[in-house]
Amino acid sequence: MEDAADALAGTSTTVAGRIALAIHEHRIAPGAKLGEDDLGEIFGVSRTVVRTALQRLAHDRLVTIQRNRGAFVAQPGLREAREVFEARALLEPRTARSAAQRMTPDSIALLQAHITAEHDALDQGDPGRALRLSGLFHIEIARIADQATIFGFITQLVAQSSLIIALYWQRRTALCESHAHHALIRALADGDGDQAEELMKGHLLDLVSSLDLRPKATPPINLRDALT
Amino acid sequence: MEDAADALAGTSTTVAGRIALAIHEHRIAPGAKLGEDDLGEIFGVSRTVVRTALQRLAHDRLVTIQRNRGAFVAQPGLREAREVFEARALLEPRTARSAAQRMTPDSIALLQAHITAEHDALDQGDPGRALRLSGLFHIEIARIADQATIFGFITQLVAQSSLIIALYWQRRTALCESHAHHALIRALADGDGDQAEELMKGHLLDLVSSLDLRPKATPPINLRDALT
DNA sequence: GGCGACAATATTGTATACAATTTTTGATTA
DNA sequence: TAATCAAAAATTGTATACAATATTGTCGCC
Repeated sequence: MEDAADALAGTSTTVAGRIALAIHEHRIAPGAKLGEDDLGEIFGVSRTVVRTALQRLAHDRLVTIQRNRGAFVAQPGLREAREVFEARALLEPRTARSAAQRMTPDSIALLQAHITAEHDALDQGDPGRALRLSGLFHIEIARIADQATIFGFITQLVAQSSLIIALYWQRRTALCESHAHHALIRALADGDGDQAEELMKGHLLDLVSSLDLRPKATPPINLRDALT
Repeated sequence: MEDAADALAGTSTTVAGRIALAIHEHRIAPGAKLGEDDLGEIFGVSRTVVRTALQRLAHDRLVTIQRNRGAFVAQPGLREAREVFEARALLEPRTARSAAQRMTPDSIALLQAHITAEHDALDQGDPGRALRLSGLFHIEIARIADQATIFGFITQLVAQSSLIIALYWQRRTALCESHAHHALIRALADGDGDQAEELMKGHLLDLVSSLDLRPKATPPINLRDALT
């Protein structure tokens, strides 16, 4: 439906989708320069289409464009990080409730397949892929809820979360234990909207608490920001 | 801060902003073709910058781009119309509550100035401008709440609402009676978050009920869409 | 050796040219 | 007259060329 979601799904073949995929799987670090000529050469297209892709990604807050300086992988600050999860806390629990009322056997199977794929990725030692699939799980719930507008917002927020996790995850804690996702599936499959909403709310709180969002917790990546 | 908000404020001098302004003030009808050459000539720039602008507007759902066919002013359907207002109902009441806790004398003056300007526009027989300012009122509240992420979402939703109103407003009812906005200002100025949240919720319900969102209520505007 | 100005380089912003696709038009025929 | 098909026109998609701006390197001077 939307290319931003396709990027997280890994099914997008567009330039924007392929860049986004690399960002989501943490193969490009926040702050990295995204030169137009470089990308054009890598993908075998002209700067025109690269620019279009970068502008799309900038609108999704995955990329920052500075006039006459170029595009960089975004580095969400602490404030933005908190805001993203506050927005998720506002949107996703209610969306999970809606989804619970719209579950079909296919939907259940789809969500379970996602968890399985996430496990497989972890077993194969590909944490980047596992992380991406974990975000995709949230997006699929939003898709099931069948509200395109909110689905778009959640897609963007999950994508931003990927960057935030790259920057602020304290590796001491387990990220997105699949336990929470399993419990969510159960509530959704039962059509128990109340519990789904509650579980999602708790799950998002767990997610935030697995991050280190204390002031000045992150090493300065951008020299200018750090030294001026 | 964001260009989408600047467009509603009428302070944007970019191509995207000027097109958006015309859409918001209903000077371009939903479904209208936005040819790249035409726009380029009007604004005295090349197609390159026009394309950039159109892509930005497409991302904000103000414009629809069809591959190899061009850009058109969006025509949100009934479903999208409902979804936009459901999303607003989810985001704006909570945002009004946050704003109530952050009001300053300047903020109050700003909101009151908006209401005054809206009245003036109506007196001067410029309903398009009045409608735009009425939407801007909601955006200013979101700005006061000081959450950039949600602010961006609300900005987009208010902009889409402008199109929805153009398509589905049943002119029998008064739109956005300033009474509701006055009451909101009072609650916000008092720092009464509970009441601000409740007033905003009710205000949005009034807005929806002033629209005619019954199935097949709208005549087909685009012949091609209707007959193929 | 450090600092500042200026030149060289590299990169982005914009315009234009060409290719691909769609839409229109009009001639031809049943 | 209506339908069909092909050629022409118009429009968008992409690539390239040029202009503007920022960055980097170098030289001279203190």
